Amino acid sequence: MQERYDHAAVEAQAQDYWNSQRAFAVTEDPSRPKYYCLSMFPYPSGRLHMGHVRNYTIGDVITRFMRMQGRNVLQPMGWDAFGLPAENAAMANRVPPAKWTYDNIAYMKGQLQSLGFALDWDREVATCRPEYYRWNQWFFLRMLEKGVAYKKTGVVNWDPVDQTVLANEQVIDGRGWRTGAPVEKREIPMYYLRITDYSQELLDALEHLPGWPERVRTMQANWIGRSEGVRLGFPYELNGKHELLNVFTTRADTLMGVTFCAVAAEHPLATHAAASDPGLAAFIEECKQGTAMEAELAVMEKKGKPTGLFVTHPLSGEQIPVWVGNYVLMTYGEGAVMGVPGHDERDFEFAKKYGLPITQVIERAAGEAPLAAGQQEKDTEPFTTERWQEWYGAKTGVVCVNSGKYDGLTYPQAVAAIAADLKAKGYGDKQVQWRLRDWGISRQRYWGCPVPLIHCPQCGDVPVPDKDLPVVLPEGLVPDGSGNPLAKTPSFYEVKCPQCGADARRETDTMDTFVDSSWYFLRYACADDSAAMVDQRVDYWAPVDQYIGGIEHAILHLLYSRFWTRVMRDLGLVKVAEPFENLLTQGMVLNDIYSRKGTDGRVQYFNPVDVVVQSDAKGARTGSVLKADGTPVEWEGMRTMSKSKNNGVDPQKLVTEYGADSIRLFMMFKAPPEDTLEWSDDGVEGAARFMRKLWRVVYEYVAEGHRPSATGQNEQTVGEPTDAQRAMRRAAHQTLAKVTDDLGRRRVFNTAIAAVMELMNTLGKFEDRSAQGRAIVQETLELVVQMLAPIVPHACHALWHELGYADALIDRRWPQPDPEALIQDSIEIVLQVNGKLRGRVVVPASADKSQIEAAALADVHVQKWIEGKPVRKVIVVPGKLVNVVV
RNA sequence: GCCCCUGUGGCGAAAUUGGUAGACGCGUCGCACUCAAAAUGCGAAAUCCUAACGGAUGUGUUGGUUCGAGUCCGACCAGGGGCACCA
Repeated sequence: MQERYDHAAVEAQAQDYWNSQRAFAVTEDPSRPKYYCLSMFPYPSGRLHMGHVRNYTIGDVITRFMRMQGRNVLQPMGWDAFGLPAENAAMANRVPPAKWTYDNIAYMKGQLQSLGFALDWDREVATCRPEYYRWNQWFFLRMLEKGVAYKKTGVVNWDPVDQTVLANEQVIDGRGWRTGAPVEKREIPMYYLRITDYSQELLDALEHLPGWPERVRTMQANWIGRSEGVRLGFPYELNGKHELLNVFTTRADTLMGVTFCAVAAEHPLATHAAASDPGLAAFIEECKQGTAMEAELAVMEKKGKPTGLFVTHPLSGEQIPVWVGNYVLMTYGEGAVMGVPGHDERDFEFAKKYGLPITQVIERAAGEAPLAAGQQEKDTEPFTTERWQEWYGAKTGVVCVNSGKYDGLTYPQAVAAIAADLKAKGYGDKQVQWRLRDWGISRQRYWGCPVPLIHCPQCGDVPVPDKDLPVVLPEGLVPDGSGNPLAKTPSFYEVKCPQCGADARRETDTMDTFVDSSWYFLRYACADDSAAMVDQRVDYWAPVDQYIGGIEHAILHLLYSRFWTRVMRDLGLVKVAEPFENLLTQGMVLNDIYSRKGTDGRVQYFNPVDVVVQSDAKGARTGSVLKADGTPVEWEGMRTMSKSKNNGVDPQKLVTEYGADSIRLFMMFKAPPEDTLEWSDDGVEGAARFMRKLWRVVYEYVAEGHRPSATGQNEQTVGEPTDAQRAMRRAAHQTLAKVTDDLGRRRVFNTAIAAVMELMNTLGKFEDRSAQGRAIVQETLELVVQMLAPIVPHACHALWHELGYADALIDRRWPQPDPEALIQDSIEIVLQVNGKLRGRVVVPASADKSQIEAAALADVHVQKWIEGKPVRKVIVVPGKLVNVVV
């Protein structure tokens, strides 16, 4: 055995072995239980970043652990290869997005291989390949036939100078990123998928996903946003015709408090009024400025203008003024809202600003506790649902007032009565409303999957016949930032109508890249099938048993995938509805940011590897200076790694310097998988130190000659073990039990590694060199190497051989703790007096409650603290502690 | 603005079901080995008071439930993720 741990040689040798054995290529084997472990596929941006390394290390640990559990494990990899960054790179470098993308894929694939991930590369997919995206197109046409896909207009960000649709990301402070021109909202025709048809099912099924984090399920449920309310119309007359201004409200009980209605700028009523009111027309134009981003709309100043039109209150008959409000969105609900400033925060603000009347129609019910002194002051604020709950704890604590016949009714009573009256008059009824909107998939961009439609002047929108699929995206174009290159490429868009043969124009929009990622996990099962989107192999592998990816995908990607899988189910393509059985959302990777403001006022960022941190006698950070010249730089805290902050870490450099195993160990040890991970070079150094120590301990043991395993059947030196020997074996098997639980059930890896480190420390103090003692060292080292195998597979592969085994560690079954070794005959009990720790006592493991209590009360420390005082109560938690209350 | 999450020594964290707060590691300090350095090994350390024994305090702030709260409940503060065309 080599004395020195040579990570480069060890890793090359292990990887060569796995490759030569094709160890991670899997086939469908109905006789064995399958396990599908999937990490979110990367966007091929150039090189792997640390977030990728973390993501794929977690997946690899689970993959290797489940393999040792005897499962037939599939861990595939692919490329989410369409998207905006390729177009940006193309513009910057004057190369087609395709070349850039394929080059990146080649480089990043090499990086993944150097990290030793147990991937089945035979199943690799890249979404920009026609073999893949033809099935996007094929399936889109099926959805069109079924009515799941349809056409309507949608709002986009429009750059008036470049005459281009902008992604939200390309809008900086309300202006186009390249032109600086103020962005406008514009309505254009687009294709949508009816995800809202699945709202109820997508919501209900969240209840049956115990393998998903609670917070992700909550976020999805809120996103789908089911609310029960009332849809009602305010009647009005226009050009002699009777119309209804429809609104939806969850607060029908406040209907008698309506003092105005507000409509979106694009609402027909607004358009009508603007025709005769230039001031209003100008305001409506102003509303069209700005972006379509919700976050920005939510924080902008609420503005409005009266239309001069009135509608009739459906119950009171009062005349209600109609306003145009910039906070009312045409795309939400009805594009109109009723204003109840007495009981809604936003309406209150609006009414205050424009001097509209504020009417209170909800009051504390008789018999409810009066408000506390501090709360009375808030009476000047609107009496919102949140306030009810804050003040009274429940909606039923308040009743209607100033509401005529509805006075005295509670919330549910009032809603029921008002809904019934509206229904009788034909003005409305109860209705379930969803926050979820249909999924617009049209993108006016080049580097994506072409939408397979042909626009014919005679026949309208004609689907591309299946036999003509795929509609191949030309790969040689270079975008210039103004509009979609496809729309400037006649060889692409000039086609004959498949129905009538006339000259027609091919659709030049491409699909949202979320389409690509909504079913790639199913394609891995049958990536080589050129005849069908999926085949029966999917039934073996689906659903994914463990999905791992960033928390930032908690809503959109995961919801779209759940929807898409259901549509495939409804078309008979798959048998499952839920694509991902278990979900692990990994936290982000952060690094220090160092900067300095130059004399010209520009901020310069320095990579943390070029900075030395200064500290005081306790190790607390006091400052930081540049390695190069010793000049001070400012520490700005920690953020996600990014080019702009110059705080990225290159995985390749680290693999060369420390080896893949040390990087993997550090990543898994530093933080639990769901938390953010703070990068530290010292931490990597520490991981490398542990690897060297592990190697050295095995080396020193092996150098003294082999001994058979104590767990082996042909044990020759069985005698009565010493206390130290029993303690060592117990530590080893306790650690095994904990690590098995951490890796399997809890999916936390940092504590598993800590437990193995602790075991190594214990082993270091076990100096028994007898035959029996050496057998226990052998057994412990075997367990350590097996427990670490999923995390640092290369080194463990080598050490397993050094411990005397000819077989490969990856084919080994996970060891079982020996129940005999776990037996303990005495335990330590913690003694408390009035909840404060005052002592400890060791009792036999067999001691019952009264014996423990007696031992506790007899303890000298306990005696000291209770002396003279009567013992009121003694709480005994068997195996743990005794609390004496005096 | 709305939805979700997080907050524990100098630092990353541990405490799994309400039961010993700080395991494990990084950094720091001390010692050993060395001509020296690196590497390695051993040891110390939450804070305050004390020579020591020991005691008090302590898990963002604040109030509560409990024999007992990092863990449960209320309010607040700070940081992060998402908000539908970044992926």
